[in-house]
Amino acid sequence: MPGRRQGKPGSCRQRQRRGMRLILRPSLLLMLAENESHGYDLLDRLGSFGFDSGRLDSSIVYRDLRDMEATGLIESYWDDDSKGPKRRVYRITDVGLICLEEWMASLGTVAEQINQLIQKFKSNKKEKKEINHD
Amino acid sequence: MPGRRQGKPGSCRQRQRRGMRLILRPSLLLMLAENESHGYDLLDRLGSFGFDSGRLDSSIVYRDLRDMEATGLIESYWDDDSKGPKRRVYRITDVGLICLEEWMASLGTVAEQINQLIQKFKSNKKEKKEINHD
DNA sequence: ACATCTATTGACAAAATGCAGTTAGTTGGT
DNA sequence: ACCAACTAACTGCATTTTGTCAATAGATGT
Repeated sequence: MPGRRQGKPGSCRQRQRRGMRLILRPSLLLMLAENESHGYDLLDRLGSFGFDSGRLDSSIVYRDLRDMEATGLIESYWDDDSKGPKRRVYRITDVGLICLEEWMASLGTVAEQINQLIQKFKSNKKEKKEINHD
Repeated sequence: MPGRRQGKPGSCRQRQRRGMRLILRPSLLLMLAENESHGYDLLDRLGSFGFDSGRLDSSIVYRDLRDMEATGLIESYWDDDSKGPKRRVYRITDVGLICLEEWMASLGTVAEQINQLIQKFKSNKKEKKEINHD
């Protein structure tokens, strides 16, 4: 009996992951809108966007960067002048700037929806409390 | 040369989907915290949570319900008394109530992170404008 | 009889994820 | 000289998770 997603009762935590993925690319793109930079650097600046560096595999970041390059949002060149292994330095494109704008708009919508959901949740809780009190 | 996620330049829209998936289960669980109900009904009440019913395949909803049942957040029974085909009616469990609480908390965090991101974006834009004006 | 609406489920391809490993240059210690 | 640790980027692959597209089936209206 295979049965998909068997899950122990208590595995209610993967929502974090989803949340992270939702803002990963926008965060990267925003950083690149400020300054050009390379993956490794972006990776550890992600902390300031609320990312838990322990939970975030570097391959995801590198992969997202490559993907964004493939879709034309960013472009890259090799920097071999810096010390250490050479870096692939990314910079945002015009398409990327437009996309960033769109992403921010739709993230705004998502945030609103989340807040509405939370409001509903709170009023539901309140209601229950009143019934139980009665 | 295969290359993952090749994407035309302009496919900057899939963020919506992620946002939807982020709140789908919490929305369903919240509805079930209010009243027990069945998939088909929940499905069309999703509109009031900001879901575009055109974009959301019913099988996703049914699957999420089954998955939540598998993890013990909800439980179900068959209702054959109602007219039409029989329904699988779900109700939330105690574990589900706790989970709902946790989900709402972590969604709150996500909303905050999104808002911070948007703030950064706005101040970045402002900065650029000032430089260009100078 | 046939279309339509209600209601749920299944199968399968495509995409996303996590993990581990590979390649390489640099720095510093013993 | 050798080894460990850090920086830096990438690849491969087995799972999970999605999205799509049906298939099934009772009920209702014409």
